[in-house]
Amino acid sequence: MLDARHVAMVELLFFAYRDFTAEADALLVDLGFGRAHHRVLHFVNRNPGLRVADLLGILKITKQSLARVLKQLVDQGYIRQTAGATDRRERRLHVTNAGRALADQLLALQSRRLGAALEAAGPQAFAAAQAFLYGVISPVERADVEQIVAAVGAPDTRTREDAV
Amino acid sequence: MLDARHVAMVELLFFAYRDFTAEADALLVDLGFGRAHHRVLHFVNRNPGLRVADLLGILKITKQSLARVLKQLVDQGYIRQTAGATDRRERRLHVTNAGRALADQLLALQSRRLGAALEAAGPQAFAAAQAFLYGVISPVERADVEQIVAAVGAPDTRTREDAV
DNA sequence: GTAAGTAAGTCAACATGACTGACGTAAATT
DNA sequence: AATTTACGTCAGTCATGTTGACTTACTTAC
Repeated sequence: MLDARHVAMVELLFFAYRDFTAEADALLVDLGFGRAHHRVLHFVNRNPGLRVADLLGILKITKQSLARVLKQLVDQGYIRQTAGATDRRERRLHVTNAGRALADQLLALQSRRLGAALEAAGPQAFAAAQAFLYGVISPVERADVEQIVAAVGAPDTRTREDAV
Repeated sequence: MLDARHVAMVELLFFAYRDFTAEADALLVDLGFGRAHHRVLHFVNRNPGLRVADLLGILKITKQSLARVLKQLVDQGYIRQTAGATDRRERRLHVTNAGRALADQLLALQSRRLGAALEAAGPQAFAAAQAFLYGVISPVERADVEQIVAAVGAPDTRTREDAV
Protein backbone atom coordinates (compact mmCIF):
# COMPACT_ATOMS: atom_id res chain seq x y z
CA MET A 1 0.00 0.00 0.00
CA LEU A 2 1.15 3.53 -0.86
CA ASP A 3 3.63 2.15 -3.32
CA ALA A 4 5.74 5.02 -4.66
CA ARG A 5 4.87 3.84 -8.17
CA HIS A 6 1.17 4.17 -7.49
CA VAL A 7 1.64 7.66 -6.09
CA ALA A 8 3.59 8.58 -9.21
CA MET A 9 0.67 7.33 -11.31
CA VAL A 10 -1.80 9.41 -9.28
CA GLU A 11 0.20 12.53 -10.07
CA LEU A 12 0.85 11.60 -13.70
CA LEU A 13 -2.85 11.05 -14.26
CA PHE A 14 -3.53 14.54 -12.93
CA PHE A 15 -0.87 16.18 -15.11
CA ALA A 16 -1.79 14.16 -18.19
CA TYR A 17 -5.47 15.04 -17.87
CA ARG A 18 -4.64 18.69 -17.20
CA ASP A 19 -2.76 18.95 -20.48
CA PHE A 20 -5.02 16.56 -22.38
CA THR A 21 -7.95 18.96 -22.01
CA ALA A 22 -6.07 22.26 -22.27
CA GLU A 23 -5.77 22.47 -26.07
CA ALA A 24 -9.42 21.73 -26.77
CA ASP A 25 -10.53 24.06 -23.98
CA ALA A 26 -8.57 26.91 -25.55
CA LEU A 27 -10.25 26.35 -28.90
CA LEU A 28 -13.69 26.19 -27.31
CA VAL A 29 -13.54 29.51 -25.44
CA ASP A 30 -13.44 31.36 -28.77
CA LEU A 31 -16.83 29.82 -29.57
CA GLY A 32 -18.29 30.60 -26.16
CA PHE A 33 -18.34 26.94 -25.21
CA GLY A 34 -16.72 25.03 -22.36
CA ARG A 35 -15.61 21.52 -21.62
CA ALA A 36 -19.18 20.48 -20.84
CA HIS A 37 -20.24 21.33 -24.39
CA HIS A 38 -17.30 19.39 -25.75
CA ARG A 39 -18.25 16.26 -23.86
CA VAL A 40 -21.85 16.39 -25.08
CA LEU A 41 -20.85 17.11 -28.66
CA HIS A 42 -18.27 14.34 -28.64
CA PHE A 43 -20.56 11.58 -27.47
CA VAL A 44 -23.41 12.65 -29.74
CA ASN A 45 -20.99 12.72 -32.66
CA ARG A 46 -19.65 9.26 -31.92
CA ASN A 47 -23.08 7.82 -31.10
CA PRO A 48 -25.70 9.28 -33.45
CA GLY A 49 -29.22 8.84 -32.17
CA LEU A 50 -28.11 8.88 -28.54
CA ARG A 51 -30.92 9.57 -26.11
CA VAL A 52 -30.78 12.21 -23.38
CA ALA A 53 -30.94 9.49 -20.73
CA ASP A 54 -27.92 7.77 -22.32
CA LEU A 55 -25.94 10.97 -22.14
CA LEU A 56 -26.81 11.44 -18.48
CA GLY A 57 -25.50 7.95 -17.76
CA ILE A 58 -22.27 8.63 -19.60
CA LEU A 59 -21.53 12.04 -18.13
CA LYS A 60 -22.89 11.33 -14.64
CA ILE A 61 -24.42 14.77 -14.28
CA THR A 62 -27.97 15.90 -13.59
CA LYS A 63 -30.44 16.57 -16.35
CA GLN A 64 -30.57 20.24 -15.34
CA SER A 65 -26.85 20.56 -15.91
CA LEU A 66 -27.09 18.76 -19.23
CA ALA A 67 -30.13 20.76 -20.32
CA ARG A 68 -28.25 24.06 -20.27
CA VAL A 69 -25.35 23.02 -22.46
CA LEU A 70 -27.47 20.86 -24.73
CA LYS A 71 -29.89 23.72 -25.33
CA GLN A 72 -27.02 25.99 -26.34
CA LEU A 73 -25.66 23.39 -28.74
CA VAL A 74 -29.11 22.93 -30.28
CA ASP A 75 -29.86 26.66 -30.47
CA GLN A 76 -26.55 27.37 -32.14
CA GLY A 77 -27.00 24.63 -34.71
CA TYR A 78 -24.46 22.03 -33.63
CA ILE A 79 -26.93 19.36 -32.52
CA ARG A 80 -30.44 18.53 -33.68
CA GLN A 81 -33.09 16.44 -31.99
CA THR A 82 -35.55 14.03 -33.57
CA ALA A 83 -38.40 12.12 -31.96
CA GLY A 84 -37.73 8.43 -31.35
CA ALA A 85 -39.10 6.11 -34.06
CA THR A 86 -40.77 3.61 -31.76
CA ASP A 87 -41.04 5.76 -28.63
CA ARG A 88 -41.93 9.31 -29.52
CA ARG A 89 -41.10 10.62 -26.03
CA GLU A 90 -37.43 10.14 -26.79
CA ARG A 91 -35.29 12.94 -28.21
CA ARG A 92 -32.71 11.25 -30.36
CA LEU A 93 -29.62 13.42 -30.66
CA HIS A 94 -27.57 13.95 -33.80
CA VAL A 95 -24.80 16.33 -34.79
CA THR A 96 -25.39 18.70 -37.69
CA ASN A 97 -22.69 19.22 -40.30
CA ALA A 98 -21.33 22.09 -38.24
CA GLY A 99 -21.45 19.91 -35.14
CA ARG A 100 -19.58 17.11 -36.82
CA ALA A 101 -16.95 19.51 -38.11
CA LEU A 102 -16.34 20.97 -34.66
CA ALA A 103 -16.40 17.60 -32.90
CA ASP A 104 -13.95 16.16 -35.42
CA GLN A 105 -11.66 19.13 -35.09
CA LEU A 106 -11.55 18.78 -31.31
CA LEU A 107 -11.18 15.04 -31.53
CA ALA A 108 -8.29 15.41 -33.96
CA LEU A 109 -6.44 17.56 -31.42
CA GLN A 110 -6.83 15.05 -28.63
CA SER A 111 -6.37 12.01 -30.85
CA ARG A 112 -3.13 13.45 -32.19
CA ARG A 113 -1.81 14.04 -28.69
CA LEU A 114 -2.62 10.53 -27.53
CA GLY A 115 -1.32 9.04 -30.76
CA ALA A 116 2.01 10.77 -30.25
CA ALA A 117 2.12 9.57 -26.65
CA LEU A 118 1.43 5.97 -27.73
CA GLU A 119 4.06 6.26 -30.43
CA ALA A 120 6.65 7.46 -27.94
CA ALA A 121 5.72 4.77 -25.45
CA GLY A 122 6.37 1.89 -27.83
CA PRO A 123 4.39 -0.79 -29.66
CA GLN A 124 3.03 -2.53 -26.57
CA ALA A 125 1.83 0.69 -24.99
CA PHE A 126 -1.64 0.72 -26.50
CA ALA A 127 -2.69 -2.63 -25.06
CA ALA A 128 -1.13 -1.89 -21.69
CA ALA A 129 -2.49 1.64 -21.38
CA GLN A 130 -5.92 0.48 -22.51
CA ALA A 131 -5.96 -2.30 -19.93
CA PHE A 132 -4.77 0.11 -17.26
CA LEU A 133 -7.44 2.70 -18.03
CA TYR A 134 -10.16 0.06 -18.08
CA GLY A 135 -8.94 -1.04 -14.67
CA VAL A 136 -9.28 2.48 -13.32
CA ILE A 137 -12.95 2.59 -14.27
CA SER A 138 -15.30 1.43 -11.52
CA PRO A 139 -16.20 -2.25 -12.03
CA VAL A 140 -19.95 -1.57 -12.21
CA GLU A 141 -19.38 0.88 -15.05
CA ARG A 142 -16.92 -1.17 -17.03
CA ALA A 143 -19.39 -3.07 -19.21
CA ASP A 144 -21.21 0.14 -20.12
CA VAL A 145 -17.96 1.85 -21.04
CA GLU A 146 -16.87 -1.11 -23.16
CA GLN A 147 -20.06 -0.81 -25.20
CA ILE A 148 -19.58 2.91 -25.70
CA VAL A 149 -15.93 2.70 -26.61
CA ALA A 150 -16.56 -0.24 -28.94
CA ALA A 151 -19.25 1.77 -30.73
CA VAL A 152 -16.57 4.11 -32.04
CA GLY A 153 -16.10 3.61 -35.75
CA ALA A 154 -19.44 1.94 -36.36
CA PRO A 155 -21.54 3.39 -39.18
CA ASP A 156 -23.42 6.61 -38.47
CA THR A 157 -26.70 5.23 -39.71
CA ARG A 158 -27.44 2.77 -36.93
CA THR A 159 -30.06 3.80 -34.43
CA ARG A 160 -28.24 2.70 -31.28
CA GLU A 161 -31.19 0.95 -29.66
CA ASP A 162 -28.43 -0.84 -27.77
CA ALA A 163 -26.87 2.27 -26.31
CA VAL A 164 -26.43 2.61 -22.58
CA MET B 1 -4.99 10.30 -38.20
CA LEU B 2 -8.23 9.62 -36.32
CA ASP B 3 -7.14 6.08 -35.69
CA ALA B 4 -10.00 4.21 -33.99
CA ARG B 5 -7.53 3.19 -31.27
CA HIS B 6 -6.71 6.80 -30.51
CA VAL B 7 -10.39 7.69 -30.31
CA ALA B 8 -10.89 4.79 -27.92
CA MET B 9 -8.09 6.18 -25.76
CA VAL B 10 -9.68 9.64 -25.74
CA GLU B 11 -12.87 8.15 -24.36
CA LEU B 12 -11.13 5.81 -21.94
CA LEU B 13 -9.15 8.70 -20.51
CA PHE B 14 -12.40 10.56 -19.89
CA PHE B 15 -14.08 7.60 -18.19
CA ALA B 16 -11.00 6.67 -16.19
CA TYR B 17 -10.55 10.20 -14.89
CA ARG B 18 -14.26 10.48 -14.12
CA ASP B 19 -14.11 7.44 -11.85
CA PHE B 20 -10.59 8.11 -10.57
CA THR B 21 -11.77 11.31 -8.88
CA ALA B 22 -15.25 10.20 -7.81
CA GLU B 23 -14.33 8.32 -4.63
CA ALA B 24 -12.14 11.08 -3.18
CA ASP B 25 -14.70 13.72 -4.15
CA ALA B 26 -17.39 11.89 -2.21
CA LEU B 27 -15.20 11.78 0.89
CA LEU B 28 -14.35 15.48 0.59
CA VAL B 29 -17.92 16.81 0.43
CA ASP B 30 -18.51 15.63 4.00
CA LEU B 31 -15.69 17.95 5.08
CA GLY B 32 -16.97 20.87 3.02
CA PHE B 33 -14.05 20.61 0.64
CA GLY B 34 -13.87 20.04 -3.09
CA ARG B 35 -11.42 18.73 -5.63
CA ALA B 36 -9.50 22.01 -5.61
CA HIS B 37 -8.73 21.58 -1.91
CA HIS B 38 -7.64 18.01 -2.56
CA ARG B 39 -5.14 19.05 -5.21
CA VAL B 40 -3.59 21.71 -2.98
CA LEU B 41 -3.42 19.41 0.01
CA HIS B 42 -1.91 16.61 -2.04
CA PHE B 43 0.95 18.60 -3.51
CA VAL B 44 1.76 20.31 -0.23
CA ASN B 45 1.78 16.93 1.49
CA ARG B 46 4.09 15.39 -1.09
CA ASN B 47 6.32 18.49 -1.31
CA PRO B 48 6.74 20.05 2.12
CA GLY B 49 7.99 23.61 1.98
CA LEU B 50 6.36 24.23 -1.39
CA ARG B 51 5.97 27.90 -2.23
CA VAL B 52 2.72 29.48 -3.41
CA ALA B 53 4.31 30.23 -6.78
CA ASP B 54 5.24 26.55 -7.17
CA LEU B 55 1.66 25.53 -6.53
CA LEU B 56 0.38 27.98 -9.12
CA GLY B 57 2.73 26.46 -11.68
CA ILE B 58 1.57 22.95 -10.87
CA LEU B 59 -2.16 23.62 -10.83
CA LYS B 60 -2.19 26.21 -13.63
CA ILE B 61 -4.77 28.38 -11.93
CA THR B 62 -4.67 32.03 -10.87
CA LYS B 63 -3.48 33.09 -7.45
CA GLN B 64 -6.95 34.39 -6.64
CA SER B 65 -8.42 30.94 -7.20
CA LEU B 66 -5.67 29.33 -5.16
CA ALA B 67 -5.98 31.93 -2.38
CA ARG B 68 -9.57 30.97 -1.63
CA VAL B 69 -8.99 27.25 -1.17
CA LEU B 70 -5.60 27.69 0.47
CA LYS B 71 -7.06 30.10 3.02
CA GLN B 72 -9.74 27.58 3.94
CA LEU B 73 -7.17 24.83 4.39
CA VAL B 74 -5.02 27.09 6.58
CA ASP B 75 -7.97 28.40 8.62
CA GLN B 76 -9.23 24.90 9.28
CA GLY B 77 -5.83 23.64 10.38
CA TYR B 78 -4.82 21.39 7.50
CA ILE B 79 -1.94 23.51 6.19
CA ARG B 80 0.41 25.92 7.93
CA GLN B 81 2.65 28.58 6.42
CA THR B 82 6.18 29.55 7.47
CA ALA B 83 8.34 32.37 6.16
CA GLY B 84 11.14 31.32 3.81
CA ALA B 85 14.55 30.89 5.45
CA THR B 86 16.57 32.88 2.93
CA ASP B 87 13.77 34.91 1.36
CA ARG B 88 11.28 36.01 3.97
CA ARG B 89 8.70 37.07 1.37
CA GLU B 90 8.04 33.41 0.64
CA ARG B 91 5.31 31.49 2.43
CA ARG B 92 6.53 27.93 2.65
CA LEU B 93 3.61 25.53 2.87
CA HIS B 94 3.45 22.45 5.09
CA VAL B 95 0.68 20.06 6.08
CA THR B 96 -0.26 19.78 9.73
CA ASN B 97 -0.81 16.36 11.29
CA ALA B 98 -4.50 16.63 10.40
CA GLY B 99 -3.55 17.66 6.88
CA ARG B 100 -1.20 14.74 6.45
CA ALA B 101 -3.83 12.33 7.76
CA LEU B 102 -6.45 13.59 5.31
CA ALA B 103 -4.06 13.75 2.38
CA ASP B 104 -2.85 10.22 3.06
CA GLN B 105 -6.37 8.92 3.36
CA LEU B 106 -7.34 10.41 0.01
CA LEU B 107 -4.11 9.24 -1.58
CA ALA B 108 -4.68 5.73 -0.30
CA LEU B 109 -8.04 5.63 -2.07
CA GLN B 110 -6.62 6.69 -5.41
CA SER B 111 -3.40 4.72 -5.03
CA ARG B 112 -5.39 1.58 -4.29
CA ARG B 113 -7.51 2.06 -7.39
CA LEU B 114 -4.51 2.59 -9.66
CA GLY B 115 -2.63 -0.26 -8.01
CA ALA B 116 -5.51 -2.62 -8.75
CA ALA B 117 -5.65 -1.37 -12.34
CA LEU B 118 -1.91 -1.96 -12.78
CA GLU B 119 -2.22 -5.39 -11.23
CA ALA B 120 -5.00 -6.33 -13.62
CA ALA B 121 -3.11 -4.95 -16.61
CA GLY B 122 -0.06 -7.12 -16.07
CA PRO B 123 3.59 -6.70 -15.10
CA GLN B 124 4.62 -4.51 -18.02
CA ALA B 125 1.69 -2.12 -17.54
CA PHE B 126 3.40 0.27 -15.13
CA ALA B 127 6.24 1.16 -17.49
CA ALA B 128 3.94 1.41 -20.49
CA ALA B 129 1.24 3.44 -18.76
CA GLN B 130 3.85 5.73 -17.22
CA ALA B 131 5.48 6.35 -20.59
CA PHE B 132 2.07 6.94 -22.16
CA LEU B 133 0.99 9.47 -19.52
CA TYR B 134 4.31 11.30 -19.76
CA GLY B 135 3.76 11.50 -23.50
CA VAL B 136 0.35 13.08 -22.98
CA ILE B 137 1.87 15.91 -20.96
CA SER B 138 2.82 18.96 -23.02
CA PRO B 139 6.54 18.80 -23.93
CA VAL B 140 7.35 22.14 -22.28
CA GLU B 141 5.89 20.89 -19.00
CA ARG B 142 7.46 17.45 -19.03
CA ALA B 143 10.71 18.29 -17.25
CA ASP B 144 8.83 20.13 -14.48
CA VAL B 145 6.47 17.20 -14.00
CA GLU B 146 9.35 14.74 -13.88
CA GLN B 147 10.88 16.70 -11.02
CA ILE B 148 7.62 16.80 -9.10
CA VAL B 149 6.80 13.14 -9.60
CA ALA B 150 10.36 12.12 -8.74
CA ALA B 151 10.14 14.11 -5.49
CA VAL B 152 7.57 11.63 -4.23
CA GLY B 153 9.06 9.50 -1.47
CA ALA B 154 11.90 11.87 -0.66
CA PRO B 155 12.30 12.77 3.03
CA ASP B 156 9.92 15.36 4.44
CA THR B 157 12.71 17.43 5.94
CA ARG B 158 14.23 18.80 2.77
CA THR B 159 13.50 22.40 1.94
CA ARG B 160 12.77 21.95 -1.75
CA GLU B 161 14.85 24.87 -2.98
CA ASP B 162 14.76 22.91 -6.22
CA ALA B 163 11.00 22.83 -6.52
CA VAL B 164 9.32 24.11 -9.64
C1' DG C 1 20.39 54.42 0.06
C1' DT C 2 17.00 54.78 -3.20
C1' DA C 3 14.61 52.60 -6.97
C1' DA C 4 12.93 48.73 -9.12
C1' DG C 5 11.44 44.12 -9.02
C1' DT C 6 9.33 40.06 -6.79
C1' DA C 7 6.27 37.00 -3.59
C1' DA C 8 2.20 37.00 -1.78
C1' DG C 9 -2.26 38.70 -0.36
C1' DT C 10 -6.65 41.15 -1.18
C1' DC C 11 -10.96 43.45 -3.08
C1' DA C 12 -14.45 43.35 -6.51
C1' DA C 13 -17.01 41.58 -10.21
C1' DC C 14 -18.10 37.88 -13.12
C1' DA C 15 -18.72 33.09 -15.87
C1' DT C 16 -19.19 28.25 -15.98
C1' DG C 17 -20.83 24.14 -14.68
C1' DA C 18 -22.15 21.48 -11.15
C1' DC C 19 -26.06 20.71 -7.46
C1' DT C 20 -31.14 20.18 -5.09
C1' DG C 21 -36.03 20.36 -5.25
C1' DA C 22 -40.31 21.00 -7.35
C1' DC C 23 -43.29 20.86 -11.12
C1' DG C 24 -45.17 20.20 -16.10
C1' DT C 25 -46.15 17.66 -20.38
C1' DA C 26 -46.54 14.16 -23.55
C1' DA C 27 -46.44 9.51 -24.55
C1' DA C 28 -46.11 4.65 -23.27
C1' DT C 29 -47.35 0.91 -20.28
C1' DT C 30 -50.17 -1.62 -17.11
C1' DA D 1 -58.12 5.02 -16.51
C1' DA D 2 -54.11 5.19 -13.73
C1' DT D 3 -49.36 4.95 -13.50
C1' DT D 4 -44.86 5.28 -15.14
C1' DT D 5 -41.39 7.09 -18.11
C1' DA D 6 -38.67 10.56 -20.95
C1' DC D 7 -37.78 14.91 -21.13
C1' DG D 8 -38.05 19.75 -20.14
C1' DT D 9 -38.17 23.77 -17.03
C1' DC D 10 -38.16 27.18 -13.07
C1' DA D 11 -35.72 28.74 -9.13
C1' DG D 12 -32.02 28.99 -6.10
C1' DT D 13 -27.35 27.63 -4.53
C1' DC D 14 -22.42 26.41 -4.55
C1' DA D 15 -17.57 25.46 -6.13
C1' DT D 16 -14.17 26.82 -8.91
C1' DG D 17 -12.40 29.15 -12.33
C1' DT D 18 -11.57 34.06 -14.61
C1' DT D 19 -9.85 39.42 -15.12
C1' DG D 20 -8.16 43.66 -13.29
C1' DA D 21 -6.52 46.70 -9.87
C1' DC D 22 -4.16 47.47 -5.79
C1' DT D 23 -1.27 46.71 -1.29
C1' DT D 24 2.36 44.99 1.67
C1' DA D 25 6.65 43.22 2.64
C1' DC D 26 10.85 42.11 1.24
C1' DT D 27 15.00 41.54 -1.97
C1' DT D 28 18.02 43.08 -5.45
C1' DA D 29 20.30 46.29 -8.56
C1' DC D 30 22.17 50.60 -9.35
